[in-house]
Amino acid sequence: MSKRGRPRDFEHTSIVDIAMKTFWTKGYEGCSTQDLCNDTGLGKGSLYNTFGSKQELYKQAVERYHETGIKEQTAILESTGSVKERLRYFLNWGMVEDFESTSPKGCLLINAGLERANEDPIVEGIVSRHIELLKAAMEKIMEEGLRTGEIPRQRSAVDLASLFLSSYYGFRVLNTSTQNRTLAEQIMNGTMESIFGA
Amino acid sequence: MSKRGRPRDFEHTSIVDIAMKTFWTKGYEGCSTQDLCNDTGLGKGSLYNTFGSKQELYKQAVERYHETGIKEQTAILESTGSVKERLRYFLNWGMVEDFESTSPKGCLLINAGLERANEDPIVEGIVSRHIELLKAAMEKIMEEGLRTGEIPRQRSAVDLASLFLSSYYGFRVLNTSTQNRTLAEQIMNGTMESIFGA
DNA sequence: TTAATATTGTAACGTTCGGTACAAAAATAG
DNA sequence: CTATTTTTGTACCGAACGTTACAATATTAA
Repeated sequence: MSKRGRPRDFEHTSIVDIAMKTFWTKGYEGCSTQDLCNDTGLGKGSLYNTFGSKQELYKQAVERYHETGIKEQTAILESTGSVKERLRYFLNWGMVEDFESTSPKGCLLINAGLERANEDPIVEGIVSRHIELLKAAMEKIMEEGLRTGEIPRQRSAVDLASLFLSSYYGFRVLNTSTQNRTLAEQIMNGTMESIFGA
Repeated sequence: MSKRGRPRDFEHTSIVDIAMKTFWTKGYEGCSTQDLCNDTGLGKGSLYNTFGSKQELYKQAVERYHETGIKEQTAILESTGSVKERLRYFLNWGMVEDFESTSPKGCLLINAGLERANEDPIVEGIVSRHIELLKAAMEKIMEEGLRTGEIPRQRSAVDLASLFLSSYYGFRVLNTSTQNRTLAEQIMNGTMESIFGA
């Protein structure tokens, strides 16, 4: 027994997906509600009836980006293969996002963290949660590497994960800002070397 | 013999300095020309007579940020003290900018790189130039550390500098986005340890 | 002093902003 | 069927957007 009244003729998640890419490309302040209507195909009536405000739609877009992103990232870190292979693949995945993505270039979560975390505590919460989860997954794989001896010289998994986390985010920022592939390769090499030794 | 006509009653660089902070706080899209007039004390006539457009003022603001920033940064990297002390001080300087700055929090150059580098080739150029100069200064100090033996195990200065560069920018982004001091300390430790050994 | 010139503050320009009002449309419940 | 409910597209709201126009102002050159 479904609800009374005219049914919606769109999928909530599909709209959030599209809006996510619009915000990702143009930023929060840089895109208008009209842009969102154009890209999603919704009229303002539907858009405001469903989401209430631009800010609320943005939060849902960032939340969705976080959810799909953390799944992809942990899947890579927990996949088969050596620790070294998985970490290199992780960086490579980020590099594809920055240089070859059919989605917008760069990382929406970074943009949201810098543009909106200070203005919107909920956005801040999503970003912080994502980083905590990602860091935890990194600590796990570092522990594995230390246990098996793949990572030489005892250092704490927390320190290793913190380094890899920061280097990863710097990598993404530098890639997006400069589109410099040579630098990207050097960062990948420098990061891998710092963990696995010369 | 000065020019004919009514003289300006403001200093060009002072205005750029103020505008820099306004853009830094609110972002390019997030601040209006009225915001810039309010903060600088200039009327729209003067502002447009002097700079021509919001975009042009933004470029000058980013350029000025770059100039003052690269001086500060290279001064730290080239100061007296051990390589380790200088690198730790460099990270600490960034941390102060992110947590305790009386200026706006975070780094305008990162914001500019992410928000405007894709839209404005001149901004892209400033950001890329800054990063190249900073990386060169980092390579120099890494060479010194390798030469004196302060940095153990031979790795290339380029790889070391690339790692430090990316970790530094990730550090800044994570600090600004999450305001998490514990994480910041862990990143500092992880980064220093990865260069100087356990 | 007067002519020329540059800067100033203010008042607008047309456009776009985020958001709302509301009637037409499309479904279910009875 | 009719009544009710929900979504839809469109027209519109006042405010703010980046930018321009321009007369008043303040200076120097002659």
